[in-house]
Amino acid sequence: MKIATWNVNSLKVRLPQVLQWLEASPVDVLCLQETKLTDDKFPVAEIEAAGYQVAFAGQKTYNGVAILSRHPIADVVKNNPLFEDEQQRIISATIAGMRVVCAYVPNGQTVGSDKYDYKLRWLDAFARWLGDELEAHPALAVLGDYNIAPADADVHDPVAWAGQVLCSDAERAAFERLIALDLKDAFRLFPQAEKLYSWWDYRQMAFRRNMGVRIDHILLSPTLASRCTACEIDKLPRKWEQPSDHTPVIATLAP
DNA sequence: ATGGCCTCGGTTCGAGGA
Repeated sequence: MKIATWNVNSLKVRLPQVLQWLEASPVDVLCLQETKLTDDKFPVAEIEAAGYQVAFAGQKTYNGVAILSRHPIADVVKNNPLFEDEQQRIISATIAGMRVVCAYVPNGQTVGSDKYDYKLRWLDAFARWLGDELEAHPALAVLGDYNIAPADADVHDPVAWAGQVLCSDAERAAFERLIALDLKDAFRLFPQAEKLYSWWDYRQMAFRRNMGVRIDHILLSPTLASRCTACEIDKLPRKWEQPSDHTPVIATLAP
């Protein structure tokens, strides 16, 4: 069983890449963020033709999340019931005995801004809700764009990024609060090479220079963490024409 | 160098992303 997350930065633009990637990497579950599509425009037929069921929660222009699955999708819930939010950032469902949460955490723009405050309030409610979800679903996987680099090892230039959005103490504390729920960062369950990232700015030839940050994560409950045998970042789609600025993260789970 | 790029909406620029 392979589960993956990918911020596609517009599914309208990136659908060909998503289909191409799934053909080469036929994961069981793929969580997408920043689909940027209203639900009436979601490419259901193309995704079903590729062998995937789909659940989605979208809006115009911004945000939007989806779960693609080769296995039946049940009990779909949109958003966090503990947090009133017009922005479509969370969708969850039960797949193959596992509760899957797909999340697009707010970016926060700059430390101290209104958007940063919204990010911290959003994360506070997210942690409270995930605590409930863990009690209800021992096999819980939380995949998505967290917009947080948990540690300096996840940042190409920790000095330049120190205290900046994605790296600030309050954001890292919010991430640690999720970890304190007993969720495991699947990527850090295994020895990894240094300087592996999931996002690179479109500017400055950042990808070619590997000026990246690791902000896309797969968090696993203890039950799933004990089944996890690998977690990797697939840089390949970032090398394609007209790429998303994020690239997929994949976790492998034993039966 | 308060930059640089990409997407969207909607028009040829501004907002938002990270």
